[in-house]
This record gives sequence, C-alpha cells and structure tokens, in this order.
Amino acid sequence: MSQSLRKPEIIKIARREGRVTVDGLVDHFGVAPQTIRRDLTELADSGKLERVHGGAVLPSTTTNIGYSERRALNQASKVDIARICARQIPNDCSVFLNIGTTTEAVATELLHHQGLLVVTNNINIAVILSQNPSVEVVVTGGNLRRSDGGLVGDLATQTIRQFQFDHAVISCSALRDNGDLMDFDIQEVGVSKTIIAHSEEVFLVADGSKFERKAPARIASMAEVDMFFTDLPLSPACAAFCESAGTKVLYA
Amino acid sequence: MSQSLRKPEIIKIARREGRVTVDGLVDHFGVAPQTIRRDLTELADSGKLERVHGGAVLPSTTTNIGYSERRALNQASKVDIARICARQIPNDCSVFLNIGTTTEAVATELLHHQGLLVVTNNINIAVILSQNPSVEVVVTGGNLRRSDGGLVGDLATQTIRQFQFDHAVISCSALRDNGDLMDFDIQEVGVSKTIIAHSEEVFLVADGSKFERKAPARIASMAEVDMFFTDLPLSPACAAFCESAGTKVLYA
DNA sequence: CAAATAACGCGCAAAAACGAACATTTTTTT
DNA sequence: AAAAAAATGTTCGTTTTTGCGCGTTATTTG
Repeated sequence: MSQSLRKPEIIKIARREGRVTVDGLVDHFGVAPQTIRRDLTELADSGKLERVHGGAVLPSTTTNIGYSERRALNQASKVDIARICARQIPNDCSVFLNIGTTTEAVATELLHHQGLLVVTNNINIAVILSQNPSVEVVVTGGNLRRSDGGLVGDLATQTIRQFQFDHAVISCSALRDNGDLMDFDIQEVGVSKTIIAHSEEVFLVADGSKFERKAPARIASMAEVDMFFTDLPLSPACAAFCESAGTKVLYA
Repeated sequence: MSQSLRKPEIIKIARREGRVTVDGLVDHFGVAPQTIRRDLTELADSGKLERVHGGAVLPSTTTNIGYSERRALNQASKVDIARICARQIPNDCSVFLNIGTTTEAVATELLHHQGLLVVTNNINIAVILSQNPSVEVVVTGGNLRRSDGGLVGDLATQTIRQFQFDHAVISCSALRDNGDLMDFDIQEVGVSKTIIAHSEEVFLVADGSKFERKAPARIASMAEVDMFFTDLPLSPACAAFCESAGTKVLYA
C-alpha cells in the first residue's frame, strides 16, 4: 500500500482511538518505522495530527480560528526563523506582534518568556499567549479579518499609537530587491507603518518564499528594520542594501 | 507507549473517575511508578491536574476548568434565554455583545442572522461569529483576561465610545431586589456603563442563579435596561421595580 | 508525639525513538 | 524502453524517554 493510501487510514484510526503509535502502525501496514514516521511528520505538518514521541494524537481542541493557520504554523522553516527571533527578545519588556503566520510562530516561541507585555492585532496570537500566565496580553481593537484572524482598520492604528514598544515583530507579503517591504492589503500597511513608528527596535520575520512574491502596497524600507530574520540567502542587491542601511540579517 | 501518548489518557481517566492514583496508572500502563510520577508532575505543571500524595485530582480552582464548568452550568437555560433574546435582534443592525457565558450563547444564536455589525469585547464571541460570513465582527481593544477571554480596561472603554449601537446585550454577576445590576470586577463595570450609554436599546440576559448571588460593584439600575431576558420568575420586589421603570421582562 | 511506612524527587545510565543521509525499489513520464 | 521522480528501506549519530538507586519528605499508625 502506498503513502497516499496509508494517510487517510492513519487519520481514521486516530479519530477512532484518539491516538496512534509508530509501532502499532508498523504492524498494521507492514512497513518500516521510518516510513510511518515520515507519514506522521507530514500529517502533522499539514495539521491533521499532532506529533508526539512514539506516535501522534489528535490535535488539541483549543480552538483557533482557522485550520489552515495551524498548517502554516508547523512549517519547519517558520519555526526556525521564529526561534532565532525569539532569542533576541529579552524577558521583562514590551513587544508588538503583528499579523502573520511567522509571527504566530514567534508567539509560540515566547511561551516560556517571563514578564512580557505583548500587544497584538492577531487574535490567534492572543489565544496562543494566553497560555503563558507570566505574559500580559493586550489586544488592539479592529475589524476581524476571517482569513487570518487579524484585526485591521483605524481602530487598530489608534490603539497602537497609544504605546511605545521596546520591540516589534512584523512580517510582510513580499520583499523587493531594492529593500522595500510590500503587502497585499492596504489597510494593513497603515497598521505596519504605525507599528514601526512606535517601536524602539523593529524585527522583520520572513521566509525565503517572500523573495519571489509580488505585492502592490509598500509598507516601508528595510532601512527602517533593525534585524531581519530569514532562512534563505538574500539576493546580492538586497544584501548590499541591508549592509549599507545597517540592517542586521540573521539566518535560521 | 510513550509519555506524551499516556498523558491524554491519564486526563481522560481523571475526568471520568475524578482522581487517579500512581499505583492504578502503573497497573494500567505497565510502567514504573517513577514514570507515572513524572507524567503527573508535568500535567500538574501545565495545570491540567492537581498533584496530591499518591496520585492526582482534577483541579478545583483553575481558571480554565472553572470557566468551562461555568459555561456548562445551566447550559440549557442559557441557550433558551439566548434564543428569545436573539429573536428580538433584527437583521441589518449594529449590536454590542459583552463578556459573559450567556452572551456567548446569544452569539451562537446569531450565527444565522444577516447583515449584522457585531462589536464585542469577548474574544470567544469573535471566534464564534467569525463562522458567520454575513456578520462584520469588530473587536474592542483591551487587556486579555485569561479567566474568560474578556477584553477589559481603558482601551475597551475608549473603543466603545466611538460607536453608537442599535442594541447592546449585557449580563451581570448578580442582581439585587432593588433592581441594581452588580458585577465582581470593577474594571468591567466601567465597560458596561459605557456600553449602556452608547446603545439605543439595552438587553440584559441573566439566568435565575444570579438572583441569589452577591457582587460588590454596581453597574447600573434595571431602569436603564429596556428588556430583561431570564428563565425564572423575579422576586415580587424586583418585578414591581421593573414594572414601574418600564423594563419589559421576557421569560424563556 | 514519634516511629514506621509510603510516596516523592533527583541524578544517572540504559533503552527507545528520532531524524538525516544514502541506497534501493516502485511508479510515472517521455 | 529509458530516464526521471517518488516512495521506501537501511544505517547511524543524536535526542528523548524510561527505570533504578538513594536520600528526603509527607502521611499514617501505635
């Protein structure tokens, strides 16, 4: 039986039993443990299951808005980027976390920080960080965007203007060679600009796929970013721009 | 079976039996007592269980459990109250939904309304209503209160002041015979007062258990409420007050 | 109240599970 | 039918989990 046939059955078993074990599936399908592990890893990456040592369980029932979010959240490169970004954030400071799946990953990495004040316009991040009792979570107001749980519009901007953050973690939809950060949604651009204006230190998180994307609205220039966290090498032009603008680039 | 696979089952047993013992789990899983102790310690650290000598019990006072229990409490009557309240809310209008388990039930009943603008300071309500694509959901800002997903504080009040609602649905922690609406949290009182001031028509939802509770902070008088939705008959004194104040009382 | 007993947590070594890299087989494409 | 791509199996170094010994702490019992 090939992979595509095993996966649905693994899910079926998981739904019935609440969990699956590597050993159990090896017996069931008569394949090597490594094969089962690969299946489980892929099912976990796509959000169907949650991987644990020895097997997998159904994803925890703490409900987020979308299931597609969780899929993106599990992508390894985002987690790696998030980890090195979180390492630059000290305890006992104020942080803004913007909309974006990578910033959600950063939120997850902040689950064991202490004494943070986190302000966010992403409802998923609020739910994630509510698990850390040592973090004070503030949500900006705004219109709820269903696609990603973001809060956008004038209300969000207004709220942000009342703060001054030690650190801001932002992302973008696309990145141009000349160092411009671009976004799909014009409403969100206003929010991002306000965030940058009200932060001591701006962190940008974006995986390599953003280098190849196009987006219409300009958020800012890389020159306004203090640190850029990514996974793939920048284009020479962009690297040169960061160099001259004094933007540090850190690779996961 | 490995650790993370055991944990969900330990919780399941704990939910069913009310408690678990180290010895019992050793027999059940066939592992060393030391291993079970580790599991229980970790489950206790993450707040899922409360550790006691010889085993563990369900946490009696944790916020999460407390809330989900409160939500389950009187669930049937809450749904009934919510249904008659939702019936008074027309399509194509603006509604504020306040913090509270009964108002959450109202949100669920609004899942099939059309063309609403719903503003809320309850993150759970935002998640519930995001399922209805024909509702525009606006979230107020504020400090996230873990116990119930409420957004409180000055930011919330500020946001509300920028709107004028056709209808507001509020609840309260307790109700006095003289027609006063009371609450436990002074921060929330400010929010509720602002809501009342910015709404054309105020709906109060509260099940009968509120008649017997006491709470320290005064939100408002029943005279400021236009309709009161509940399940049990009011005390004669309270009924008389509503009558004279012109507050309609509707029973589920 | 004090001794006896049971339960507990910590450090450490063994065992199990893991992921990455590479070889091999199967399937698909040209 | 050959080449390319995908899936599977194998090996091996690394990480996680587990069980045991032992001193400490909590509960029970006389």
